[in-house]
This record gives sequence, C-alpha cells and structure tokens, in this order.
Amino acid sequence: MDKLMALSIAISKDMARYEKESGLTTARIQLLWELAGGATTQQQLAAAMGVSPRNVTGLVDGLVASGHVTREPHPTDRRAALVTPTDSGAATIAELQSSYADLAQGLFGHLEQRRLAEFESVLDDTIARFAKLVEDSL
Amino acid sequence: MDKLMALSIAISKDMARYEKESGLTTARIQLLWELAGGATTQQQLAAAMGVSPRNVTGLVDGLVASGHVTREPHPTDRRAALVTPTDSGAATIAELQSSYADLAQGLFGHLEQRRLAEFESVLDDTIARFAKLVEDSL
DNA sequence: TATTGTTATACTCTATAACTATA
DNA sequence: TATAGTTATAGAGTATAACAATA
Repeated sequence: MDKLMALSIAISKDMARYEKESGLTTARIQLLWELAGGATTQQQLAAAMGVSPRNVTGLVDGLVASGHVTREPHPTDRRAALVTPTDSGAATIAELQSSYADLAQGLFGHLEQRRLAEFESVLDDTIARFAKLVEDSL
Repeated sequence: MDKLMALSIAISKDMARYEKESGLTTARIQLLWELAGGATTQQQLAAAMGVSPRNVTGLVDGLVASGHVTREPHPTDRRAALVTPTDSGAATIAELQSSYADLAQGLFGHLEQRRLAEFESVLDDTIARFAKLVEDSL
C-alpha cells in the first residue's frame, strides 16, 4: 500500500515537472487527452471529465489562448461548440500519447510475461476489491 | 500501466468523496497527516509538504476555522507558531490512520505471502525504474 | 420546455514579493 | 543579517445559480 502510494506520488511529481515545462496544467492535459478521440462538445467533455460545464468553459478558454484548440461551430446544433485541436494541439496530444507509451514500456517492458501477468492479476484483484469496499461503504 | 492509473484514479475519487463528507480538502488532510508526528512549525510543514510557507498559512487558517488545529506559541522561538491538533483534530488524524490501515488490509490482507512478496517486488522495481527514467531525462 | 454555453459570484490551492517581528 | 509568518497580489481549478440562445 505504501509502495503504491509512493509510486503514485512519484508519477504525480513528474507530471508536475512536465506541466511546468509545457505551460499546461493537469486539468488542461486531461481535457486534451479526452480530445484524442476527436472533436467534442463541452457538455461531453464535462461529462467525461466529471466536472461542471462552467469549469470546461474556463479550461477551453485557456487552451484557446494557448493555441491548442479552437471552438468550431457544431454542424447540426447551433447552441453547441465543437472543441477541436489545432495542429499544435494535435501535436501535443500525440506527444502525450507517445510519452505515456514510452513510460509504460520503460517501466514494464522488461518484465517476463509470467511476472507481468501475475502483477496484472493482483492489480485486477485489487481494483475489484477496492470497488467492492467502496460499494459496501455506501 | 492502464491498470495502475485506473487504481490510482479510483482511489482519488474515493478520497474526493471522503473529503466532501468531512468538509476537508486534500491539502488540509495532507497537513493533518504531517501532524501525526506531533506539533510542528509552519516552516517545517512547508518543507515537508513541498509547498510555500504562504500556502501553509492559508491551510492552517482553514484548519483553525474548522477547529482541527490551533497555533500555539513556540516554547523557545517567539517568531514561530506550533501548529497543534485540537482534540477533534487528533481524532480526525487517528481516523485517517485507521482508515488507511483498514484499506490496506482490505485490499491486500487476503493475499498469500508469496503473491504479496512478488507484487511488492515488482512495485519496488517499478519505483526504481521510474526514478532512473526521471533522472536520465534531466 | 429542455439543453448548451456563458456571466456572476465564491471558495480553495498555489506562487512570488514585500513587510513585521524576532533571532 | 537571517528567519518565521503575514499582507498583498495574482492565476488556476472548482462549484452553484441565473441567463441567453437555440432545440
């Protein structure tokens, strides 16, 4: 448990370093990550991120100002805006994805199949147990 | 990797739920956690939490307002204040510690010694690899 | 009438810089 | 002169509530 926390904290700290370098923030990176699936309305983003629509307005404002996304008119619903990555934003998203893949490879790529499978199995079990504990406590 | 992230996110969400219930916040809980070792100056808290002294002022203000801590005069340095848990704050800290222990027990208590040791070993290895990757990238 | 996004307002976390009181 | 903590100021994330435009 302590070790899980330690790893999680270490990853967070490294993320913070990356954020400082890139001028992005955790919430804006998460929003960009959601856009990897394609242009999206703010309502959809709010639902996907588990955050209020008002909050998404602010995050998108910031990403527009930094040139990562634009608000394009929705083709069929004139109330809605399609949050769309710019070329620069798309490049950032690709970079995020590749960093993530590299990290996974660097951390686990060397493990023998059997150890990796065993590790995943314990993680699956832990996730399931955690879900059950949360459910029982409600 | 995805599973590690999933677990970490699940734990964060549950933390957020607890925070909402208790009226505390992540940063204030972290500060209380630091106080488990005993009353401490704000400078020490800032260093331990990796945060600015000004920030600690605000967090302590909040915890004073909610009745979790008080600022007591430092016995030898009249510039400094000792952030000290109240009875209620001490109860909260004890509750945090016991919840944490219960969670660890609920998640991993059932695992056979061998599986647990194997899991820890992979985690240790992952933490070490992560540290090395971060170091190399600097 | 319901939904999308924004304006208005407020709280928290965070930081830097300047200042006061004390060492 | 150096340190502990606060005031001043600022930016970001978050929320609710009220409102405009559109469905």
